[in-house]
Amino acid sequence: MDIERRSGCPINLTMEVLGDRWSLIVIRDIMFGNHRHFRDLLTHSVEGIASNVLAARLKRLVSLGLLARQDDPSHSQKGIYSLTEPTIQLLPVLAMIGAWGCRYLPVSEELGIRARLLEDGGAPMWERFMDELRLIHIEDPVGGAYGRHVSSVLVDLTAAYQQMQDRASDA
Amino acid sequence: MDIERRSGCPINLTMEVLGDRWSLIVIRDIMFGNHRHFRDLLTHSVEGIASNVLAARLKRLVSLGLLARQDDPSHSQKGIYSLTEPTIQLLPVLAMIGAWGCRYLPVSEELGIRARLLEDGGAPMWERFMDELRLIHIEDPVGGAYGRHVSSVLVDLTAAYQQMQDRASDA
DNA sequence: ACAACCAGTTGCTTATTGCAATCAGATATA
DNA sequence: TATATCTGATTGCAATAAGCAACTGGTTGT
Repeated sequence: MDIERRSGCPINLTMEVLGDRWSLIVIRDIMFGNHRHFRDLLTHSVEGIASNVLAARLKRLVSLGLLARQDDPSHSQKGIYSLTEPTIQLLPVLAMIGAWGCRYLPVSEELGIRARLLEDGGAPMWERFMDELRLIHIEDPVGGAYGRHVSSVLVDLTAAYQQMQDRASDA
Repeated sequence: MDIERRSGCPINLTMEVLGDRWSLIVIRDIMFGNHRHFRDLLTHSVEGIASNVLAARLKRLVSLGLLARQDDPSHSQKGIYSLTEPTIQLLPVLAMIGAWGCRYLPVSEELGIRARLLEDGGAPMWERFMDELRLIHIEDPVGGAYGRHVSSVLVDLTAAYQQMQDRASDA
């Protein structure tokens, strides 16, 4: 799969690769939700992605080298989708996008908490998280998919998210 | 104009607002090229935006508060499009997107130089540029559109861009 | 008066998205 | 062994968005 290459401008090329409604959402769910299987991504999608769109995005992102797919040893049909170095390096961009969205868009409390924590953590937290992502996605993608490693940042973010969600369902 | 609001996630909302092939391109041309009129944006577009798409994007971005439009006193039909505080605050995001694109996508020399300068300048340069953008777009949009103020960052970026372009046309 | 310029609009074709239903193979359960 | 469920998708169809070229109604400078 090739990109269109309307121009060689870095912003344009990035938008050609990621400038649609779903690609970054998929990357976000893999990165922050550790959703590593097709079904996982499909059924836990907050935004409700359709299966054909998800299939198309995964195929495209893999062919661009932004995701990697390996067979799941526990099931001959299952594939495990993992981040690659380029997508891991996207973390600071996602953190800044999240921070910007929190400031200027009608973000909900539960879903904004992770972005705020990530913003407060700053570059040191990002570096730590990126190292943990390398372990979970590149060094041991299978173990990473099945939670056999602990990412302290992911644990913190997920705990805060759960806490906000619980509080919201109480009310 | 309203956004869809599939979810309250900051990344999702940002993609709903800016996640298409043209919105960020238009903002980039206004920010870095100081293209402030419809015709300016249309004819100097490196990627070749169509007039109807440009019109739709400008209308949408204005209605979302991401751009402002004021009448040009020199011509009763002309409008001047200006950045607003939210779009000025997008600069760090654009800088990081540009840096990421330079590392992982087939960026051309001429068009990548601005992103590299902006990355090297870091947060201090971004703050300086954002202050200059506030003058050119918010405090005095008309004067800013007609180059009656000098943005040192914009001058540096444009000079480097021109130099690369000249070098490329020599070869 | 007239040519050039202004910001868009219109009509048309093609490409992309979204939705619901469906598919075949693999696995777990009775 | 039969069957139900789970797997990652695919198909067909309708709606939306993008891309292209021609055009509109008005303004400005000569």
